[in-house]
Amino acid sequence: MVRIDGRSSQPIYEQIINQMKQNVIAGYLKPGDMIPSVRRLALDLSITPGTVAKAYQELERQHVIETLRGKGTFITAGASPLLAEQKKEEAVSKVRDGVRQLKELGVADGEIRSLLNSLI
Amino acid sequence: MVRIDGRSSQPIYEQIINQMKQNVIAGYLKPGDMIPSVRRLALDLSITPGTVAKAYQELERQHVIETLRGKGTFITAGASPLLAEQKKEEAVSKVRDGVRQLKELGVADGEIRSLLNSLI
Amino acid sequence: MVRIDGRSSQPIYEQIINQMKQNVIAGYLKPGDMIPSVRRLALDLSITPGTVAKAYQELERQHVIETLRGKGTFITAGASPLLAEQKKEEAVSKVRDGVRQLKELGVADGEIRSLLNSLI
Amino acid sequence: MVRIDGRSSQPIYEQIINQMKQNVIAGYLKPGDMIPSVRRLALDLSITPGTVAKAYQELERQHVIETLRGKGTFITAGASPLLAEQKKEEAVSKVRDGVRQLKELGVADGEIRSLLNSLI
DNA sequence: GTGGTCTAGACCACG
DNA sequence: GTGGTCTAGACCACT
Repeated sequence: MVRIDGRSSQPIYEQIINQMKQNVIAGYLKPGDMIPSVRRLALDLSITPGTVAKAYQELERQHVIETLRGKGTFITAGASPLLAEQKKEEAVSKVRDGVRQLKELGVADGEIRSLLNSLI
Repeated sequence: MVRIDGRSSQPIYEQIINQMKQNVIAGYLKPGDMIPSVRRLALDLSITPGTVAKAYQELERQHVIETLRGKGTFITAGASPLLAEQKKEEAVSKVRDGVRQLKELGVADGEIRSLLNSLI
Repeated sequence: MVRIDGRSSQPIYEQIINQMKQNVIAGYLKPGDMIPSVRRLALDLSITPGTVAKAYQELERQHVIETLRGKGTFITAGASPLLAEQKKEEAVSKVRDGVRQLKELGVADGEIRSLLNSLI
Repeated sequence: MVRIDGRSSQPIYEQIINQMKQNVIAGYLKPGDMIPSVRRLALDLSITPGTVAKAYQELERQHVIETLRGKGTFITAGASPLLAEQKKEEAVSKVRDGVRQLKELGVADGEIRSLLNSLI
């Protein structure tokens, strides 16, 4: 469900955050589902519980998960549409940004147009 | 010619690298032009010379500038087309990446198409 | 009679304590009334008996309820006025505290006065 | 500037957060001021740097401080009015809450009124 | 020097 | 069992 790339420069806790979100968006995790406990995931990934805890706390701050004391940690009700919307915003900015850069570089509109058409 | 944002999470030396490249692509700096000495630029930006030196080393490694001992540091002959090509590649990947993400999120082709059309 | 919010950061046993007291103050529970057994309430709330027991122990320690072995658990004779007085003290401190903070923040007496008047 | 109460049940990092904010509100810390480094404050308070770091990260997330990489950590420009407004909101809710509780307890309006008047 | 990240433990309250 | 907090170190990139 979560896989860590130890060679990545991206902090482990960020990798966990992103992959958890991805799992929700992809539908592998649904609202109400329980996710592995801090200790369990730490064991699975061979990392320390503190790192997992940091990821979980950030996910909770972003209302993606919620913890029920003593019971475990769960995907929140609104997580799925929330994340999908965020990811879409991200992707749109990326495209917008790329096109803006191409224009700044003086690439002809015709070339940009054919690039875009080839991608749809 | 170069402006630093101390609040940005992007390292200062990277900001220098990118802005130098941008200056070349935009034509503000042409092959053969001399750029400020490490100490001069450090003074202008109120940062330590080490940070500027790190940026210059990386630019030299990428064959964007070259140092002639005792004379100064200069934009290399081939810098301009080289950088333009690199930046274009970057921008194209960005667009490609964004579109790929939108598709993965299940955004309808029609919506993607109208987004792209609105950007050209 | 008692409703638990599993999402609250307030421990469940504290929620039980407060709601029991509230029920007494509001008159829903009167001195001499029997309250549900530990097991019964635990079943109703879908929580473990230990949590209910912890709440009952604390309520007993505060002389709000008393257990008659073999008969059940009951609201004590003096519970009602005792709790009303405690809650009133709490509320008064809250107001006093808030006003003190507003003064410390330099809020004008006039503004404080109009705030208070709007609340009566 | 910051004093820790080891006997308090409030987490140390929260104590640091609150006292830093208080220092800003009180004017002991002004926008642009540098605050002690993570290691320095940890030494002063005889706690571990991790605990200080956690407090600083939360303060940064709340836009009270900002870090300039390699240089240190500073009070942000807008911190002072931001915090004053937050604290005022807090105090007002406290008063409102207390008054609401008094009414729920059936305290006579006249008594509430004289309490409030005694506080102004 | 600075903060950011991580490890490998520990103790606590809660359920 | 759960997560929250803390300790006492370490390494890293950046300045």
